[in-house]
This record gives sequence, C-alpha cells and structure tokens, in this order.
Amino acid sequence: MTAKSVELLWGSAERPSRGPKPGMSVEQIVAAAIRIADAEGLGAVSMQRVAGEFGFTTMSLYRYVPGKSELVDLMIDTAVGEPPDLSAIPGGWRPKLAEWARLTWVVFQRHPWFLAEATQRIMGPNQLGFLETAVAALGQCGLTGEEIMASVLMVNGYVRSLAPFSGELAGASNEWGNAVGALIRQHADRFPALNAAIAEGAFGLSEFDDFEFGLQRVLDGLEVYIERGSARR
Amino acid sequence: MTAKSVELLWGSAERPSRGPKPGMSVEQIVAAAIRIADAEGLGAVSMQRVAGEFGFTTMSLYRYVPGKSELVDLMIDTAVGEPPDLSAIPGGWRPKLAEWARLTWVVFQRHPWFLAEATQRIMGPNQLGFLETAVAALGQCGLTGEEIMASVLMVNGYVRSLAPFSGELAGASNEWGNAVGALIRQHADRFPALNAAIAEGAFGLSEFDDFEFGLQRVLDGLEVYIERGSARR
DNA sequence: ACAATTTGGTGTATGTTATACACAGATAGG
DNA sequence: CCTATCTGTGTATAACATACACCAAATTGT
Repeated sequence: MTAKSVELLWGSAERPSRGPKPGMSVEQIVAAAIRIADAEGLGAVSMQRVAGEFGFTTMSLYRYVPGKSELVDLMIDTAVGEPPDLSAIPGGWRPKLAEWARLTWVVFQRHPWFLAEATQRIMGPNQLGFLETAVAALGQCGLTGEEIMASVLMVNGYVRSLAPFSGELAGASNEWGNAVGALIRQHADRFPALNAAIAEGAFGLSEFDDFEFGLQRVLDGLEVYIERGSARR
Repeated sequence: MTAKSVELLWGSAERPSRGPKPGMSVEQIVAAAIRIADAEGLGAVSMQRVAGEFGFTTMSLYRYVPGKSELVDLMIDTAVGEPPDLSAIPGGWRPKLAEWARLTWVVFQRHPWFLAEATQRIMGPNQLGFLETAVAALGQCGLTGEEIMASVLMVNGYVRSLAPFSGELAGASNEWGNAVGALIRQHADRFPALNAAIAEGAFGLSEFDDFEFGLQRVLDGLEVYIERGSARR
C-alpha cells in the first residue's frame, strides 16, 4: 500500500495512449475528496461519495487510485500545498521558524481532518518540502543535525497538538470547552486548581491568543539553548 | 452519545435487583478492549472481538455500553489511570511539570492507540485529574488562569505530538524513519537542508533523546516568561 | 481498414463494520 | 405464583472497502 503511494506521490504518471479517455484524473479526485473532508470531515469521504461527485460508480475510482489509504496519502500532501520560501524573511532563524509555524497552523485550520490522519504516514513532496524549509531556517545556528530535527519536531508538534482546540478556544460556540468547564465546576472539590484557573479566565472567550503565547514560549526555549551554545564557542 | 458517556464516566451505576446476573461488567469490558488495543491497535477493537473475549455475542455488549464511541471514551480514561500526586516533588513548578510530562509520556508509550482518539472527546475523571495536577504545579508562578492553561496545553501538546515517533526514532526497526530518509536522499537536490541534517546524524539511531531535549526547551521557554513576569513585579 | 491490445467504467459479490429490534430465559418483588 | 425487569441471542439492515468478470472505447500495428 505504501509502495504505490510513493509512486503516485513522487513518480511521474505517463498518460497511456491506448484505451478510452479517462473521465476523471487523480488530481480531480483528490481535490474532490479534500473538498468533502473540509466540509464534512474525513468520515464523509467514502469511495462511493467521491466517485458520486463525478457521476461515476464506486469502482471506477480504483482505475485511478489503488485504494482508500493511498487516496488519503494524496489528500494529505495536496492539502499541505506548496512549501513556502522563508529565505526573504529577515532577522535570523526565529522569525523564519515563527512564520513557518503560523503557515503550518493555517493548513491545520483549513483542513481540520488532517490531524487525525497525518502521523506516521508516507510523506509526500509537499510535506517534506515544509520540513525542508524549517530545517533550512535552523541551518546556521550551530545546532547538530539531531538537535535541528528535534527542534523542528518540537515546533511542529506544538502547532499540531494545539490545532484541534483552536476553533473551539477562540471561536464562538466552544461546545467542548463549555462541556469541560461544566464538569470542572460540577466537581470543584476534586479539581481546585482547575477551578481557580477558570475563575481567572481559563477556558474563556477572551482576546488571549493561546497559539501565539505557546509559540513564543517554545521559541524562547529554543533561543536560550542556541545562545547558550554560541556562548560556549 | 456524549451524554451517556458522562453518566458512565462520572456517574455511579447502581446494580439493578431484578433480572439475571450479568455475565460481564463495564470494567471488564473496558479492560479487555484496552488489552486488545494495546496489543493490536484500535483497529482490532470491534464489538464482536471484545464480546468474543468473554465468549458472548456481539450484541450482548450493548447491555453494558450504549455504543462503541462510549466504549472508547471509557477506554481512554481508564488507560490514563489514576492521576499522580506531584506535591512531594521539591524545586518548584519546573521539576513538577517535567515529571508530569514524563508520566504523560509513559501513558502514551503504554497505549499507542490513545493518540489517534484522545482529542476533543469528553474528558473522564482521570484525564481531568491529570490536567488538575499540572495546573496545580503552575499555581504559584504569578501566571493568569489563561496563561496557566495555555502553558499546560503547550507542554501536553508537545508530549502528545512526539509520542507517535518515539518507538521509531529510538527503537531498533525504525521503518518509518528509514523510508523518509530514503526519500530525502533520493531527492537530495530538492531537500539540501534535510540532507545536511541527516549527514549530521538526524534520523539516526544514536543516544540522543529527542523527548528530553524538546521538553527542556519547552520548559526553558516557560521559565523565561515566568522569570520575566516576577521581575516585572 | 481491420484486428489486437490496452484501458475505462459497470455490475455483482464478499466480507467487515455498527447497531436496531424482537424474543427467550432467568431472576426477584409483590 | 406471577409479573415486571433484566440478560443474552438471533436476525436484519445499512454502510463500507474491495475483488473479479465483463463490455465498450480508443489506439497501434498490420
């Protein structure tokens, strides 16, 4: 399953000359699947549903994609999109990496289904490209390869992990936050610290930007380490 | 579906007096489901499979649990386990929060299926208890409730996001890492920074502890902020 | 032009899910 | 005793991925 994904993601497909003209294309199929996932979640993406989007039958999809797993692989890399060029951003690694984190954030905002599926899968050119830009941003800091990779993993991990809460914490409805808040208040004796935090504004709907706060903390931590390193030399 | 989960997780179930004696219990069912998920992944947990573990039919499970979604809710909170008591750890918030992160890490190591499902679900007593201990550790630092919550979210997010890679990066097989490494080397021209990082040891199997490295960076970042705040006062 | 080859789309079948529903047997309270 | 209540079962349904055989279309070589 992975092998075919690699070919689809990284290889160049040659249009066969014989046979009837195809009624769809892999690109169209992937785009339609992403459209469905964006609107109704990954659960709404079934082979039948995607094929139906073109007026074809379920099985017709298998002429373009070996299976659903591979389709999701393609969806992910396409949803990531063209990796950015951070080289024009001045000020060293920090603003570059911050911008990189924010761009990653935007991807997660646009494609919420992404997070449930994007770990430990085969990486496509776009996804690897994103990784490349971050690693490049840290190239001149005196870190070892291992440290660079761990740092990027840390920043990406932070962004990734916060994304599911973003719409909720900042948004209007905040159904999940309200449910949790109600539970905490209902069991105030068991969770005193949580209650105190709530009384002070946590889980609220203020202007506080959870994402930027945490991002700056993470980058501060990296900065401390980098500066300590260059002081050593 | 969520309402029933709240009752199961937070309510006290009273044994009805009439009718036959139940052949299973919710606790046994949840334990069996966790055992299966630990060994073969969440995908192996089907109602049939869990019921079969007791020699009963699929439908018998529905006498104990309203549906699979609720079963997973219960699995998660049970897998989290009793929240720790960090109050005896000396040295202020930092070692407490570090220990908290490591304990969370252990949970993810023991129950790898956890990560795919634990976001945005209803929180059980154990899960909220874990949250409570972390919030309590940051209670005396002069942070606002919003800042505390964002900080805990940041640390937890970091741990959570790194967990899927742990077995791979540190382990012996590292199938995923090898596949990615091969792709990067194969397209060296497109990913120069990544190649340089690999040449310097990234994606390798050294002693480098990705988890502790990132954790210390994250905590450093928090420390900078906390100290800056107390200097202001 | 014609036959062979290759390919796209369809219809049908299989196996796996979760879960609704009706029923049979067990159990305890009145 | 007998009736309400509860447990476990059997059957049915609907959604899902996907294997396979088939027909029709389009191009290539003769």
